Amino acid sequence: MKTLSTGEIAKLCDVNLRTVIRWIERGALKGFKLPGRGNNRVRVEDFIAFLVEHDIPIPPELAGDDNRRVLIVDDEPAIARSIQRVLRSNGFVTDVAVDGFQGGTKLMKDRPVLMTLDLSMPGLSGYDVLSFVRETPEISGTKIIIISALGSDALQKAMDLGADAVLTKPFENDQLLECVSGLVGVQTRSILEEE
Amino acid sequence: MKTLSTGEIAKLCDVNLRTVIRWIERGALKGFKLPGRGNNRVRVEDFIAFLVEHDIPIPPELAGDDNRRVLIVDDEPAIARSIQRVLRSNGFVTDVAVDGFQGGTKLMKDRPVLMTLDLSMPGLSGYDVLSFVRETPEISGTKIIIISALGSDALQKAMDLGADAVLTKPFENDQLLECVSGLVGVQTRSILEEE
DNA sequence: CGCCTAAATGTCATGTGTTTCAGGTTAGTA
DNA sequence: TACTAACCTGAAACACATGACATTTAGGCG
Repeated sequence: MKTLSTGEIAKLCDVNLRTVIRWIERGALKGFKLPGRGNNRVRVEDFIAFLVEHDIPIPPELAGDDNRRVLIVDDEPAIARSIQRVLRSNGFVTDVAVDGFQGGTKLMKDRPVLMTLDLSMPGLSGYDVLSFVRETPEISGTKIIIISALGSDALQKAMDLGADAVLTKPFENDQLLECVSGLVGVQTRSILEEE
Repeated sequence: MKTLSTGEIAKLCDVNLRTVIRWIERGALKGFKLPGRGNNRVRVEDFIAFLVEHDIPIPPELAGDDNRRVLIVDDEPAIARSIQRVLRSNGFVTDVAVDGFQGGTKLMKDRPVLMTLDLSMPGLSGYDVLSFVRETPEISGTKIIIISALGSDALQKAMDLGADAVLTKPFENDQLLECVSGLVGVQTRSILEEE
């Protein structure tokens, strides 16, 4: 969803729908009308500009426009650093979580667009994480790249559970980069599906 | 409702609307103005910070179940259910996380006042979790009860790292309840005496 | 204790933006 | 086609911002 309806903006600003329409009519908020009934639409970009202009805090659902945040979940520092180096040098903003607890916390806090996940971390089943993320609305849209040295059966299972891609260890930097860019390039997350 | 108007705050604080506006103008209370007439809005979060800063009691309608929410982090279903039963029947709102990832996610999402943490979960060091939580601002205030069957050395280390209390397995329901109530500072109330 | 001062809060009137309400239309879906 | 949820519109009721001014409060001082 690239645009917002009046109803959505009303909820986001905690204001009446009628008021939003008046803002648009008055020109305070840039929008356009669809044919048919004349329903209003506002581009997310214009809405954010509007919020910034009036010093209104930007709702977290919209703040996720930083399409370059990546969370690396791996207990092996060497691997994590390696991934981090590749991604950072290509313009991504990265953070590393060394255990499941940190992973969950940082995923929920920073809402990265993409997470790399070691399938076999001690005490943490990557499968469980996949399932859990997919059924948790706030983070269900996160792109997940599974990183594993396991065989194709395991990887297939990961894909079935909702992984967006898998990388077998060892992998080339180019493979990783191509994989990540491919996933976040076309990424557009729907905004209000959480309520 | 995510934000409060000046009128609402005026009622909550039992104060004149004019005064609330002046608080905001003066910067004592953080808020922002909507376009149009310039009506003020204050995020609940900021309002609560304001109340806390001035030692003003927080109205129950804002507290919600915030002060009764408890997260139980334990990979053993039997233990988790046992704890959950005791707490729920005493008016607490509980949720269970069976691994570190779930624990981190739910802690960041729900912001419970208290978390019970099994010190020895497979692949997850309770010590690491303690340190991490204490140095993560959003959740550093969470009360943490360590649950463990280990000896006093381990428990002392947990306390040193920021645990608010420790419970040695096996423990009595009363011990748990007393511990939780003591930390949360809310009188435990039977679920039957709701109004 | 009473007086005084300054800051904070309350009161009032007014104009304007916002919400509510009711009615009708459209988009989305089965 | 039928149905539901979301949307637009107008009018009336309502809430809010604002300035000016009255009142209260806390603290200092004789």
